[in-house]
Amino acid sequence: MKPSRDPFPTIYDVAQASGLSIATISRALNSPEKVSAATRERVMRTIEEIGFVPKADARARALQSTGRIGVVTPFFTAPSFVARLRGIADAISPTNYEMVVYPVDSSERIQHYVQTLPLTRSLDGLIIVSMAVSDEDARRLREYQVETVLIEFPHPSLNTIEIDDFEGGLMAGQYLIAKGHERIAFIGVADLPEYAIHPENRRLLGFRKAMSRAGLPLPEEYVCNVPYRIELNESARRLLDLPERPTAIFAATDLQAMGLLKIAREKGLRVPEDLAIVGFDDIDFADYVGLTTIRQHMYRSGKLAVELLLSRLKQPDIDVQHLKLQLELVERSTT
Amino acid sequence: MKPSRDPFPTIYDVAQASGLSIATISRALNSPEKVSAATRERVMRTIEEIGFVPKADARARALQSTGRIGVVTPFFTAPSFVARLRGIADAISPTNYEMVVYPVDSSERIQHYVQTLPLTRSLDGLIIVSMAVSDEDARRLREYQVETVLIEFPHPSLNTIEIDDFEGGLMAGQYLIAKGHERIAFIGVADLPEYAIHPENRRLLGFRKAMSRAGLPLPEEYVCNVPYRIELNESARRLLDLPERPTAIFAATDLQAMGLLKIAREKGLRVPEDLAIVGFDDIDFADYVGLTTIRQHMYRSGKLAVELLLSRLKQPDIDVQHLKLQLELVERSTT
DNA sequence: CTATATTATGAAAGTGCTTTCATGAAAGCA
DNA sequence: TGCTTTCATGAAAGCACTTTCATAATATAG
Repeated sequence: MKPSRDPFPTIYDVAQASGLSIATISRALNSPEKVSAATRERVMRTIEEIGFVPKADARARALQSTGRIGVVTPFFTAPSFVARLRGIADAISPTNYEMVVYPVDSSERIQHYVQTLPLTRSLDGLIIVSMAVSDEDARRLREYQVETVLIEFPHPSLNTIEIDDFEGGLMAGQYLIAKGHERIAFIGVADLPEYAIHPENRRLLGFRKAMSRAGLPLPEEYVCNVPYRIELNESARRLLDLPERPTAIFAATDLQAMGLLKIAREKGLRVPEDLAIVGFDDIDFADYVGLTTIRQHMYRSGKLAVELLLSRLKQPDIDVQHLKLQLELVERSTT
Repeated sequence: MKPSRDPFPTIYDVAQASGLSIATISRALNSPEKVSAATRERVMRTIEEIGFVPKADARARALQSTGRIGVVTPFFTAPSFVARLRGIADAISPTNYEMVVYPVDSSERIQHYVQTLPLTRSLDGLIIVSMAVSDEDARRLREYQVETVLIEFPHPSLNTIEIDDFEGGLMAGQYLIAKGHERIAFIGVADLPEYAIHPENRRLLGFRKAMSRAGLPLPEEYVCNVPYRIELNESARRLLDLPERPTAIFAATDLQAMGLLKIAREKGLRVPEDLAIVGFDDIDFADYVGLTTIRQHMYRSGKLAVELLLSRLKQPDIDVQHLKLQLELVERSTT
């Protein structure tokens, strides 16, 4: 293979000019840690001197892959998404894949992504976070061989990482009941956008189960939905003003639990003496405010998703996997 | 070379299925006049039958049709980074650019990114968040003509979005002084990784300036560095145990201010009566805990970076810009 | 009908890059 | 000081196509 007199130098030219082999040039560019610092420096200098620019198509050809992993995620307003994204990024980072983020802010958008991303074949893998995927979408993804991992949404024909929300609700309920509470209320999420999934419903179901098992009533006024942010609305306040005020509340998310905590304190209620609170998620700040909560391992779920994806990319023939992440009750000072 | 069982056939598959050679397939596709009408017809039919799409084309098309904006960021442990990233994503999302995230977790990595991203990854633009960029790096970026925007780090020859940390420190100091405090301490960051920048130093400088202007002393034991997380270390505790305890503390970040708040409460100090606290950043939870702080518009900085980038991509000839984001004192209940 | 010019086609040699494997050198260890 | 490990490097085998070059097939002319 001869270096060319072309206006576009190749790695062969770089190799010759630097007195190294093409392999070393390639490595210096793609996995610098495999090359000594001195050589790396030498390579970069030569590259600059002769004005070499690697050709993307040749690279893709040799690589047989685009080297890209897409992450479709409802846009990260929630603190919990962030931890997950961090897990994803941390896992992708040491590989040579790049992480392409596709934020979703409407249901058309997710539709659009699922339909077009596989077609262009510009991705090796796709991680879909907390979004519903229809059978049709799943079929398409499979047909076009885009390795896919779903986080927090189940689908039989795709790899999934699931959270057992029902179980989580059950745990929270049982825990509060074991603590002796009999009047326990539930706070769900009122304002999730249409494209989001609704894990809080299953959390409520689990909680209901715990209550009925214990023979405790769960009157309708004990179940209320509030917006998903720290500042809760009137209905949360109303809950605390009921003639028969609950002695404990299970909030479907930590953010709401924290809002509740604030309201309770404003009203002069002592936590946990007058009111016990259990959240869900275990976001970073839960520890700070001492919130008892059901921990779902956000970071780990993201990391796991990537690992699952990578393993499937290496061995496409292994079966789809459905991982279920263990939940964990973290007891702090609000109960 | 064997034809594959892939649902994405190669020309080898087409060749085999049609009983022709790969060369002919290639010609039929690229220079049809060199092939007889009959063969051409035959080729086209089999192509249709087995659903062949040339891979290289698909890749090249995919890479060209959408622009790519790279985001190099120290990996988002801090809540503040997240808001910025959100701003970036929100601004990219409506355009037809893709957002490619390159997390940095070591100084070699940032070096490598700055050196190779511009040439290897065919990026249209690059946003570098909170990372130092050397003159050498800057020169390289310019030479490779990758439009670049630096957030939180100044460089004369690149677009930048800066925060006036000095001014912020000054504001915090002046505010506390105006409140009548005379013994004011400062908490900086002890454990930033080597690859990170150090805005807290300039915040301290500004703060120092405010103190000296007011003729107030800032004894050495009033300046201490603690790890960048909520759980502060001993030196923060020691600060509150000093015989001449400060009546106010300016923390270089909200996270540390919150940690301090917790310690102060544990020690039975009333905030703000016994100890006033001012933070820096205005992270989401600052409002929740009622922290007085210097707000830097994280979200906006991210959004602005993208807008700046896009405008430069449209008109590459306009001058580099250096935007300075206004800081804002948000008064809440810790002062 | 031969001899010759024209095509249409396939074998095989590129294309510019990545990666595996083997090797020589340097480093660590007894 | 000799022996094992580790590390940096190069040779060479792909990758999915394109192109060159030689050849078989056909057409054209004499």
